Order: sequence, then C-alpha cells, then structure tokens
Amino acid sequence: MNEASKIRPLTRIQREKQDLILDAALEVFSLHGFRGATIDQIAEAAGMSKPNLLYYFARKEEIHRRLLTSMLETWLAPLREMDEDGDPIPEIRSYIRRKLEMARDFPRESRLFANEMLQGAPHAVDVLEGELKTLVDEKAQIILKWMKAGKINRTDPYHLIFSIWATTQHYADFDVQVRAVLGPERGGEGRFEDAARYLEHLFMDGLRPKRG
Amino acid sequence: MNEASKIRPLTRIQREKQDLILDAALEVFSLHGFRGATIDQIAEAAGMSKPNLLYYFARKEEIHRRLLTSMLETWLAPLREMDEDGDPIPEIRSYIRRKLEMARDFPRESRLFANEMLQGAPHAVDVLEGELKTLVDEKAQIILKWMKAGKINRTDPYHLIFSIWATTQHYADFDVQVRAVLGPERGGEGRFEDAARYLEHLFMDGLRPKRG
DNA sequence: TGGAATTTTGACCAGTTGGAAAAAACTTAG
DNA sequence: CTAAGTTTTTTCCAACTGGTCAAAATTCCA
Repeated sequence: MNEASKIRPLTRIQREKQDLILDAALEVFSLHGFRGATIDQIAEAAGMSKPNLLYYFARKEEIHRRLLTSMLETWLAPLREMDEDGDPIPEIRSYIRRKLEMARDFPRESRLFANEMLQGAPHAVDVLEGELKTLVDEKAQIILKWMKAGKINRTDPYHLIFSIWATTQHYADFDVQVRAVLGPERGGEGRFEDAARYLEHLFMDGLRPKRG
Repeated sequence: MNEASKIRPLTRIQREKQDLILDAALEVFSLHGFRGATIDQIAEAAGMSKPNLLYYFARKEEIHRRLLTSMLETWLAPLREMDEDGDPIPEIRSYIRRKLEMARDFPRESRLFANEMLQGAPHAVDVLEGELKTLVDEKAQIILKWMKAGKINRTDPYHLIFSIWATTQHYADFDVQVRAVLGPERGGEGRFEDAARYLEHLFMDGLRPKRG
C-alpha cells in the first residue's frame, strides 16, 4: 500500500474499503468541516478501527483531498453541459433543474464544498482560480452572446451563474433551516418540486408584473 | 464573575475584555465552525492567555451561544422592517439591498450562521422552528397579500425569501469563490455594486425578454 | 494609602487527537 | 499445502484539547 500501489492494481478489498472510507468521510467532513472531523469518527462510521483506516489512507488530508477533487468533477458537469448551440432559455432552465437535482441527491457533497468555501478554500484555491474560473469565463461568454442576440434579457452573466449556484445549493446547505421554516407539512419531500417551480419562475419572469 | 455577576454590573474591564473575546471568537468560529475552533486560537486572537479567557467565559459553548443569539437579532432585523403598508416593489427591493449590505459589512456573522446550518443547527434548531418560522410565516402572509392584489407576480413567498437569503449571503459565505471566479479586475470592492445591480434585475424582471 | 475585589498567570490534569510500529491474522496464487 | 503478500489488531506516543486551581499581580474605592 505504499510503493507497490504505484505499480500493482488495487485489490478487491482495497477498492471496497476505500469506497467505504470515502463514504464515511464524506458524511463526517460535510458535517464538521476538515478541522472539526476526526479520524476516529470516520473510522467508526466506516465500521473499522483507526489504524485500519490509516492503512488505506495514511493522512486525514489525503481522504479530504480525494473527496474534494472527485466531487468537483460531478459538481461542474451540469455547467459543462450548457450548450452554446442550444436554445438559451431551455439551456439555462435545465441547468437550474440539474443543479437543484444535485442539491437534492448529493447534499453531502454540497456541504463538503460549502465547508471548504467557508474556511477560505485552503485546499481548493488553485482549482477555483484555474479550472473553475476558466469554465465560468467560457460559459459567461456564451451567455453574453445569447444576450447580444436578444434571446434573453441583458444582465451580468457571472452573477447570473452565482445566483443559480446560490439558490440551488441553498436547499442542500441550509436544509435544516428550509425544513424548519416550511414546517412539517410543506417541508417534506415535496419541497424540492416547489423549489423547482419557484426558481423556474424567478429566473424566467422575475417579480415585477408585465404591464399590458 | 460567578454568583456576583448576577447582582453587580459589569466592570469596565469586563465589558472591554468580553467584547475582545467575542470579536476574536467570531473570527475563529466563522472560519472553523464550533468543533474546529479551539479556545487557544480564540485566546491568541484576543491577545490573552487561555485561563484568562476562561475567566470571562467558563465554557466554549457559552461564547458560541452568545455570538449566535446576538447575531440572529441583527440578521433578522431587515426582514422585520419589511412593511405591510409600503409599496411591494420598493419594500422587497430594499430588503434585498439591506441583506446584501449585511453580507458585505458582516461576512463573519454570515459565515458563523452558515457553519451552524451546515452542522444541522445543533445550537439553533429551537430558534429556527420558533422565532424564525413565526417571523417568516408572518412576512409570507404579507407577500401573499401583495400578490393577490396584483402588485407583484404570483410565486411562492417562502421560496422567494429563501432565494433572497441564498443570493445575498452567497457573497459572504462563498466570498473566496466569487473573488476567484471574477478575477483580480472584477473581484475587487466593486463586486458588491455589481451584485446589487444584478440582483435587482433578477428579482424584478427575470431572464425571459418581455415580448411586444 | 490600604485593604477588598478583581484580574492575570503558571502549573497542572484527564481525555482526545493524528499517527507510528510491529506483530498477528488472514488471503491468495502456485 | 505453503510461502509471499495483504489486511487487521494491539500497543503506544507526543501534541493538543477543554478546563481547573491556587497564587500572584493589579485595580478600585473609601
């Protein structure tokens, strides 16, 4: 599990245990952040002893880094799919829908990322300034083109993207608050459908009534 | 500083030092969350020894609780000010503006709250389900009334409030990301004015061009 | 100015933390 | 079956954690 791992492929047990650990670590890191999470907690959640866990990942940071990078891929996929040649309104609409689905289906990943951001992204600044910035720059250009063609209202494409991120991830990151405020009746599973309907309307039409 | 504190008013030193500690603790808690923050870190940031700090606040939780409750007051003030008898559009518009100003002027408070939410609000569930829910219910009714009067477009008032929270607090909580993506030129101080302009447009008019 | 009250310090403690090392137990391919 | 390789357990450690306590230093008020 040291030099050898660079040559030999992973054994079945290695794959299984690593997945187990990563899943447990996601749970713990997303709740307590990097500093607040302990290897003991992760080990217990993974159903193994601490030294056993450390046999698979020699340091705490290693687990965290793995989670963060593998997560960022999934996280950016929807934006990558936004197609220049598609119809602007459906493209943006389905981007919002997909991001909301991710908040619903992968809330732990969202919280892991949020924790990292709150702490000033000590393990991810380079990705933000590199890969992420490049991608957003690229998509902002596309949106700008759509605006110039008169297909959507003119606004700031960067802040548009920020607001899509913010509104969708809110349902994962602030889930407790959302549920508390909506109460037992409206805070159930249906809240994501309500959110989808609402966001559709917000981004498409805004609040001010069209006159005439 | 024990039984006596229930009777005697605080001394000058007590007031000064407590403020110092709370400010330092806000810095540390907002970065690392409750679990990730240590008394040593807070003491050092406050420029005093750990036992000295513990003379003013006997437990870590006490500091955190004080910060959280005093912060929630400031945090909810803008929503409280939303006036039933005012004009809907300006009322909502200025609510958004004030929330964005808070994100700009009190980012640490925003992050403290975000950390608490991410962790499932272990120290604040009761406030969320009590005071906060009541306030939001009340304001949602007002917004609903405005919608029924045809003064603003019909949508879900709860999710409207969520989206205002999400979009504005994003500029405090995800500040690193915002700055990284905007880059050195656009990520400077002006980013809040750009955000204000963008959000105004988003909430008022949406993306879909008005026809005719 | 002096004594009481307040504030600060230093030494200490038990539990937790991330991690090392080595031996024991288990798999697996020949 | 067996030996090499893999996995797990046991024991251990130094640093850090939240917190205590008594003594020393300082401040405050009559």
